[in-house]
Amino acid sequence: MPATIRDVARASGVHVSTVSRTFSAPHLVNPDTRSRVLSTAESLGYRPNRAARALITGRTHNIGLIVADIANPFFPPLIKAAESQARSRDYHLFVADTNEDPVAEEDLVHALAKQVDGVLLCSPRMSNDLIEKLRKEVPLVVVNRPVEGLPAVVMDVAHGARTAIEHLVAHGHRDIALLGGPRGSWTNREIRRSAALAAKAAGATLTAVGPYQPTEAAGAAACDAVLETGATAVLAYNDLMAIGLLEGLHDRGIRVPEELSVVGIDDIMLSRLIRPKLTTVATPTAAAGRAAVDMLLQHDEETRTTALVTLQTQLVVRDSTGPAPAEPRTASRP
Amino acid sequence: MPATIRDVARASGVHVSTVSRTFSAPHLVNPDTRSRVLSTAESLGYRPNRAARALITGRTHNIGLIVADIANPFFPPLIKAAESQARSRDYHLFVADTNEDPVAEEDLVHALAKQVDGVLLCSPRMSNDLIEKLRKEVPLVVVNRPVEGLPAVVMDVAHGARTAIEHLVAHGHRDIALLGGPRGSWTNREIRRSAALAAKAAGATLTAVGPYQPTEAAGAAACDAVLETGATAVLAYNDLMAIGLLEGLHDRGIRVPEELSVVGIDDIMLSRLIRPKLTTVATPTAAAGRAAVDMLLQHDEETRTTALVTLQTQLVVRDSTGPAPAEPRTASRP
DNA sequence: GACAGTGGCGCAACCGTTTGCATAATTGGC
DNA sequence: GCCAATTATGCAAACGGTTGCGCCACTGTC
Repeated sequence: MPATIRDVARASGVHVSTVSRTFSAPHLVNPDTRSRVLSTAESLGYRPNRAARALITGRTHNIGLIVADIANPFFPPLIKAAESQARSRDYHLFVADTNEDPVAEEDLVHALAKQVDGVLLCSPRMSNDLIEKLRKEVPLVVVNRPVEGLPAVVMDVAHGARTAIEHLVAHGHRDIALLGGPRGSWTNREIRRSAALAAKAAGATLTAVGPYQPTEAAGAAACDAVLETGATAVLAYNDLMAIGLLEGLHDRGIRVPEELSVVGIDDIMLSRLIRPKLTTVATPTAAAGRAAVDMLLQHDEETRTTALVTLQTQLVVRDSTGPAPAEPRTASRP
Repeated sequence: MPATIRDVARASGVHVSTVSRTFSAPHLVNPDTRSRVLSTAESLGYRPNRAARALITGRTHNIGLIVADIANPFFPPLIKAAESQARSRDYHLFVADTNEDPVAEEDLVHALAKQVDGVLLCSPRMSNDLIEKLRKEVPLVVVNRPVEGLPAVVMDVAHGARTAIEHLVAHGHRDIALLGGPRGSWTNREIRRSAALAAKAAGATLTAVGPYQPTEAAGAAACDAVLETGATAVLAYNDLMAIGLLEGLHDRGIRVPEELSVVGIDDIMLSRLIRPKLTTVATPTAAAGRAAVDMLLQHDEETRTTALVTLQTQLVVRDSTGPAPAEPRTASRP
């Protein structure tokens, strides 16, 4: 039903190759012919079929972006930034959601492989081995996990976790809990490692609980486990969990930050809206989205550079942290 | 570089058509041959190229979903639901974000047209005329706007707005403000119409302010305009604006709901997390996502049915609404 | 006025699949 | 053991484009 290149050729009395060149290499066709072709194309409502074009050129001008959970407020800013960066280079971005399921992750890479010029894997839950296999099917850029020999962009959460711990220690906290994120998350391991180091260096104890899903519900559910550590402060894997924790604490009548200080990571929009406003480690998500697209496109056009881009994080102090309570809080109260 | 159907054919000593049938019509090929082909395909890492297949079958098994702003928390649940519904029918969902830009909206439909079997247009900002034109390029299903002769799924926000007004009136409010959403939004017109009707029926006055962008920032910015109406209660276009408004009120020291009652629409996750918890009209976004996918796929497979699906909304009363203050609040205070 | 250079265009092969049709091999009925 | 029906496979033409190559005017040069 829609007009094809042949329809346009017939209607304008030229060969299909001329029509093709009119669109993909205009300088090769006589201006008169060109404008004639363009106007008949216009009147027929013709548009080149990108999929057919991709078949022979090998370039789809599409980018895939795979994300564990679109509903996690961490991702939308990253997605938007990637979108606009891609669009500015005449690429389109296809976003897919895996529901935190590693199997769906793999399926999606396969499905996207031939329809895109590359895939951005955001916070992948799959194993490194699998990533190694998949990279043979389609160019990959990984976000939030460094992978040997693959272009990747990560946030310096180690630095963020360290400054968060130091901030707490400076407020007199000596017993700190770490609310752990999902298994398989590189970021989670990184936070844990760095926080432990920083705590040790400062003579504080760090008790980890988890793993949990990186959701608000999981944060609320982890409330008792956190309280049982006897900590006076807690660093959460991300803001969503921190906010869930805040909810749980509120329900139990525990005041923040007077009785317990809470620090999140990510600085999602929500963190400014809840009360108390959340102290958190801001991660440059938009920059990450842009950088990932840039790496993919450059990697794709020139020699395969496999750099690792590390973006800086920054502690944002708000109202959920304060001095350690003079009296240690009595462990758990039902 | 990746294996093609010809590689598999050569390696397993059969014609390409046999390989093709092994994948797309297995019952037509001898079990022995089939397993031989499958195993060589496996060892070569062959996967059918969906784009090439689409070229001849005319079906891509992809669905496009166009959304004004992925970062608006209203959409992610809808997207996730559409995704999983699509996946369960062996389709993939491609999500694109327009940044609230009607021009980008049109571009995206064109770009997606040949790569998908249909497009879900969510809360489109473009004109009905344009939609009429675009529907010739690709099957369309519209969400959150009814379009003559096109399958659409809408929420019954009229009912929601009415119950919200009735709820406020029942609490003694007589002067109600309506915080308007973006120009071009059908939902906005619908809310306005229905709220005005309900207010009139109840003998209350309704003062509209706006239009505004449907964001938290716009809600906060609209704070003074809302206060100037002298209303004791306000119904906002959506939760995001209501939350922004709450922020603004908090900054101005105006207590909610004691001095001013606030009702939102959508029931996004955030609305349960802020304080006071937001009274709001819940819209069945996940159901809308599923319904839209269903309509597209059915519309696509059988005779073109152009139904309009209307989903019910429901008022959720929380803590941001209460009795009208005895003394009318003194209009504005700097 | 012969000739090289060039600009504009057509020809046809190709990208990776699917699919209607033809053909060959197998089966079943009698 | 012959014919019809069935099953399994091959052949080749599509799908909607792109692109290397060759042909045919034209120029401009000497």
